[in-house]
Amino acid sequence: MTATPGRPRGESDARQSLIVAARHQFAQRTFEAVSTRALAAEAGVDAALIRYYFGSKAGLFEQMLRETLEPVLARLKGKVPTRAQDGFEMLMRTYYRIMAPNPGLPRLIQRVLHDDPQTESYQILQGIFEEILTVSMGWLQTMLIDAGHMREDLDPKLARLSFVSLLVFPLLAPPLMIKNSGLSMSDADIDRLVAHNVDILQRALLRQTE
Amino acid sequence: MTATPGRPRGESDARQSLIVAARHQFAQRTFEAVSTRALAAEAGVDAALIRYYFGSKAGLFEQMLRETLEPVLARLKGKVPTRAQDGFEMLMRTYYRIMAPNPGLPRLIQRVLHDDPQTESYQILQGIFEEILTVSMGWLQTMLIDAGHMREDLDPKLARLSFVSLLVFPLLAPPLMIKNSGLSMSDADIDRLVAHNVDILQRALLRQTE
DNA sequence: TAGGATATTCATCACTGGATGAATTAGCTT
DNA sequence: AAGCTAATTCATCCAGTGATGAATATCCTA
Repeated sequence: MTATPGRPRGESDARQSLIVAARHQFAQRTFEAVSTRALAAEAGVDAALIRYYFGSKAGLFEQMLRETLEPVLARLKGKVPTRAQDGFEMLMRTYYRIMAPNPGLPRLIQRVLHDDPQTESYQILQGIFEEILTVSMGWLQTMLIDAGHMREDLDPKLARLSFVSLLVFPLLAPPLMIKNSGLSMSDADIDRLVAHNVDILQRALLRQTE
Repeated sequence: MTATPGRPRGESDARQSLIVAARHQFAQRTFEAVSTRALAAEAGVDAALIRYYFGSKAGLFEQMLRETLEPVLARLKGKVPTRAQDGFEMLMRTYYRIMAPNPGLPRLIQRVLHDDPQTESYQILQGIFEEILTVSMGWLQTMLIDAGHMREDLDPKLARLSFVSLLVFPLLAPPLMIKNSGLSMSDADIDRLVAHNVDILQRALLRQTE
């Protein structure tokens, strides 16, 4: 705030503070709705540093996206389930656990991917996102379809869409609607939701073998 | 554009043009991201008319919301299904048919309901939206639960959430993901989606009686 | 036909937002 | 030490934004 100009002593975390503030604010409001001044204020830093470190507001946004999503992708890649039921459950659990630290991330992704594909942020996100999709869908493919556990009369693509719908919608839905479903986002409620979804998916997508 | 000041001859549709432009633009971009000048330009009208007819940009937004949502609610109220399967299908069909004319509406609703509940637009939407929810959920309640067709071991609230997830997510998801599911929004694809969802829900939520 | 009500454009104001160059201070190298 | 580079703040610029009052033209009623 009332810091004097000039380089401060010792190590500084201005750059990281900006990333954190950006992650926080862009998770809740649109790119246009967030001002550089607000970002700088939350980071406790002068707005001109945005230009210094990232070139522009858009640059900060993009860098934040990169640094937020890459760990997500890395964590996803480290998992390989075995049986079909485990697959549903593990994929969902992993997903919710990854999203827990930044609750706005799904909506942020949704917003960016609804934007103009020419945008640089779209392109960045698309790259990472398609990899995430590929990994997740590959999982389902191996476990369910190749292993012959899925009902043959279903369109695999629609089945995947159903999976994703049940998984993601609760994170995208407005709070009003979530409250209406008796859910909070506590660990216990996440467990209930996962169990419910797994149950639904087993009955609806898998061959009933017993 | 280059129209002269003063009242034009004959009937005018300036007000309606503004509503239409607002519906169009607010469906795609945020409230903050849409400028009054852009709205006026699309409507082919001077921006000062926004003040004249609606008091402010927010006023236009709210009025547009009202005039868009009230017919939706009216149409929903006119339907009463009988059997459970018909209920799933009719509710979904009705919903998709209502949304078809304005494809951005679900996301618009999502955005508003994620905003600060103090906002006037939130309050407007909340009123109408809760009524829509009540009607739809009442439907499910009567047809499924009271009639004893639903599995008793399910939490009804989670079951409703599943229903809504399958219904709404495809309309909220980014185009990239929809394409990935092999869907367009053609009538034929809507039919496929509805049939698939009904199948899923029947297997997952209903008692298997035969 | 006179005069008020209605519907429209125009010019402008105050404000906000992003960008930018200059000034300032600290660290590092030789 | 001297001087170059890195990291900050500050003051300001300019474009765009919502709002607003005044001017203008048409419609309607008495």
